[in-house]
Amino acid sequence: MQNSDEEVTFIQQFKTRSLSLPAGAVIIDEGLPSEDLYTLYSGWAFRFKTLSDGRRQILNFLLPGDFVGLQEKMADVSPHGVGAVTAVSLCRFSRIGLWELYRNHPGLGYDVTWIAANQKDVIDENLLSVGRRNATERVASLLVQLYKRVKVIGLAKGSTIDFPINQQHIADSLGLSLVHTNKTLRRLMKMGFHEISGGKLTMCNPAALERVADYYAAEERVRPLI
Amino acid sequence: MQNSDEEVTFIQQFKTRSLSLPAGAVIIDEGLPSEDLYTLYSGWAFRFKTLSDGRRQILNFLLPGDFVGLQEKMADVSPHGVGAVTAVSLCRFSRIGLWELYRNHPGLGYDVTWIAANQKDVIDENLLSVGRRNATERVASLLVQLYKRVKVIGLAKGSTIDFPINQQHIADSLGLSLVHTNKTLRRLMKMGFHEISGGKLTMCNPAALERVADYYAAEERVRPLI
DNA sequence: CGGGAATTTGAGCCCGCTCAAGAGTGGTGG
DNA sequence: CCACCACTCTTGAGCGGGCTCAAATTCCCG
Repeated sequence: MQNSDEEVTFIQQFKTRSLSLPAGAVIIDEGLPSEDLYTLYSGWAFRFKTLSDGRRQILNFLLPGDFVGLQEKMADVSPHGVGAVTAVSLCRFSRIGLWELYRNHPGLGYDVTWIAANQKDVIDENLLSVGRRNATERVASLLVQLYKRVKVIGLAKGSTIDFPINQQHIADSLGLSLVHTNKTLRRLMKMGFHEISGGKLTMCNPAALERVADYYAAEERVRPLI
Repeated sequence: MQNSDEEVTFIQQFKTRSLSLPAGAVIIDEGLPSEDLYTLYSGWAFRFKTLSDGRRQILNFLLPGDFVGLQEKMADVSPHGVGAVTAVSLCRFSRIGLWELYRNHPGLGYDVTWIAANQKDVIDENLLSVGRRNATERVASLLVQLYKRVKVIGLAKGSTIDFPINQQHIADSLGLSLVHTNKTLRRLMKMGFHEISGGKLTMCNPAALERVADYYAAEERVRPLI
C-alpha cells in the first residue's frame, strides 16, 4: 500500500486547508447538512448519536489518521454528530475534491474504502460489546482496543498511552451508567490490570485483560496514509 | 447517480458467476480467510460475531442490493461471519475484480463507498438501540427500520413485508434474551402496533411505532445499482 | 400423525440502574 | 495565598428491567 509520488503530490494540493478546534468543540452537528470531509491529524474525537430525551451513545472514538465525515459526505444530512475530546487539528478536503480523488486517483479511492472498512470493524466490535458482553468484559475490551489502536499509530510509550477521555465518555460508549462504569473500572484497577491517572493509561497486563474481555481481534493493521 | 452504458456492460462481465445457497447456510465463516465479494440478489442474510462461549451478536441484516464481504476483502481474515436467513442468491465478484473496478471505473468505486457508508448508518442505528434504548424501544425501532429498508427496495406490498427472521434472530440483533424479546413483541402486538404471522410483518401504525422507538432517521435513500 | 423447532407464559433472581452524598482536583479572582 | 466554584471521580443503598430456568403450547413439515 505504498503511495506513489504523484499521489502524494495530489494529496497535498487536495487538502484545502487545516483547521484547529479546542477540546469539547462540536466538529459536526447531528442532523445538520455537512459540507466537509476531514482527516484527523492530532487529538481524539468521537462520533455519537443522541435520542430526543438526551440519552447519548458514542459510536466510536476517532484517533489520528481516521476520517471524519465520510458518511456525511454521502448523505444530505449528518446522521450523527462528531465531538472533540481534546484539542484537535483537522485537514479539510473540499466537496468537489472527493469525487475528483476517485476519478483521477483510483488507488487513493481504494484506500479511502479501505480505511472506511477498518472503521467499520471497530464499530462492529463495539456492537458486540454493548450487545453481548457484561460490564467487566466491556470495560476490559474497550481498554484493550484503544491501547492497540494507539500502539499501531505509533503513539504508545511502552505500555502507557495518552488517555484523554473521562468516565462519562467510557460509559456513553459502552452503554453503561456512569456509576457502574466507575465501579467496574475501579475493580479492574484494584485487580492490577491497569492504571489510569493524569490523563495516561498504563496497561499492566494486556494479555490478561484480553482474556477477561474475550477479545481476540486480529492484530490492528497499518493503514494507508492519506 | 445514473450508471453509464459502458459501466453497465462492465458490471456484467465483472460478475464472474452467481451462487445460490439454502436457508441457514453459512455464507462466510468467522475467522476464515475469504476470497470473495458478493452482492445479495435475493433473500435475507445477516452479519454476526460470536464470543468464545457462544454468545452471538447480529450486527445487521442484509437485504437485496447489499454487499457481502466488502470488509473481508480488505482484511486477511474475516472479522465476522455471514449467515443466510432464507435461501439466497448471490453474485460473486472476483478478487482481482474489485481493484480493477476502482482503477477502470472510478464512478463505480465511488458507488461502492457510498453503499458501504449507507450500511454503516444502519449499524450506527443498531448500536444506538442496543446501547441506549430499552427493550420496547429496541424492538419498535428494529421493526420500523426493516420495514423502511424493504420499502425502499420496492418489496413492500402496502404496509406488509416478507419477514423471514425468527425471534432468536431479533433477540441476537437487539442484545436481548429470547424470552424477553418474545414478551416485548407480544406486548406491542397486543397494543395493535403490528402483526407478525406466516412469515409476514404488517405495520398497523408505523408512525406510532416510530414514536415509541424515538426513531427519527432520515428517509432511506435509493441506492446506486451494482 | 409424529417430532423437532419456534413461540408463549410463569416464577424468581441478579446485574446494572437511579438516587444521593462526599471527596478530590483544578481553575479563577479577590 | 487562599476561598470559592465547577467538574470529575468515588462510594453506598435500594430498586427494577431484563435475565435464567422451566414447562406448556403451537406450528411446521415430512
